[in-house]
Amino acid sequence: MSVSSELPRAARRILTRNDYVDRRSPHGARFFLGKYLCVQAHDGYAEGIITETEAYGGAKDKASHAFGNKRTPRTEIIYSLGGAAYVYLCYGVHHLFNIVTGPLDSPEAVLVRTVRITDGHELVRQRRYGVRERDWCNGPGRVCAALGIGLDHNCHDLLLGEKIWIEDRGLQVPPRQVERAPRIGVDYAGTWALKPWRFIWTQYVDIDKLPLS
DNA sequence: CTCTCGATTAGCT
DNA sequence: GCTAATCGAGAGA
Repeated sequence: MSVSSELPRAARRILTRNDYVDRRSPHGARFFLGKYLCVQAHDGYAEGIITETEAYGGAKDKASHAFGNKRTPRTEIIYSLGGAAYVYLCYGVHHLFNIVTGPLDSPEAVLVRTVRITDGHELVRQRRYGVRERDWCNGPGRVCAALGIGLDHNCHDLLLGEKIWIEDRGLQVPPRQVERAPRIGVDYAGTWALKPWRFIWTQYVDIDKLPLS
């Protein structure tokens, strides 16, 4: 049985402006655990539960692309009002998806690191051909590969409910199931790399523990 | 214009 | 554990 079928229809709600603006870094990143990331791409639709996030934010955060309030064509979207998508190409190979949060001119974003697919399995199976299901979306590059997120989603408005958006379907994340850990791949950030700004829904991040499907 | 490097991953040894 | 892949942003000449 799928989670969506267990929930009443009324519980489905596309996140609105304040859901994004009020999520200040770093703790706001926790809010997105248990939310549904929905993506309509050229080749079809797929969605999944967000189970791991990382906070990036504040001009002081040396790991952030907006460190020192640096404004460039690429980073400008991070300064916009919360509720936009920030997608960029990393290592020339992988797309990484971020949720822009916080008020205008406050450069905060949440990187989505892991997702559990809840719809669009056949499409994702094609996109991730040859990869076992447990490795479909555990990693920010894999999340984008599985859901079909690309540069065409960059700067997209998450409030529109088209192409890419996030839904709250009433799924509750028990506080005791949330672990915090240092962010990955940001050793260059010195002491900022040590901050526990990664949020993991432990019961769901490991597919073997999932009650779903 | 040239050069460097990266919020990663897959495929090896 | 090691590293190639692959390309655009950003910095500097």
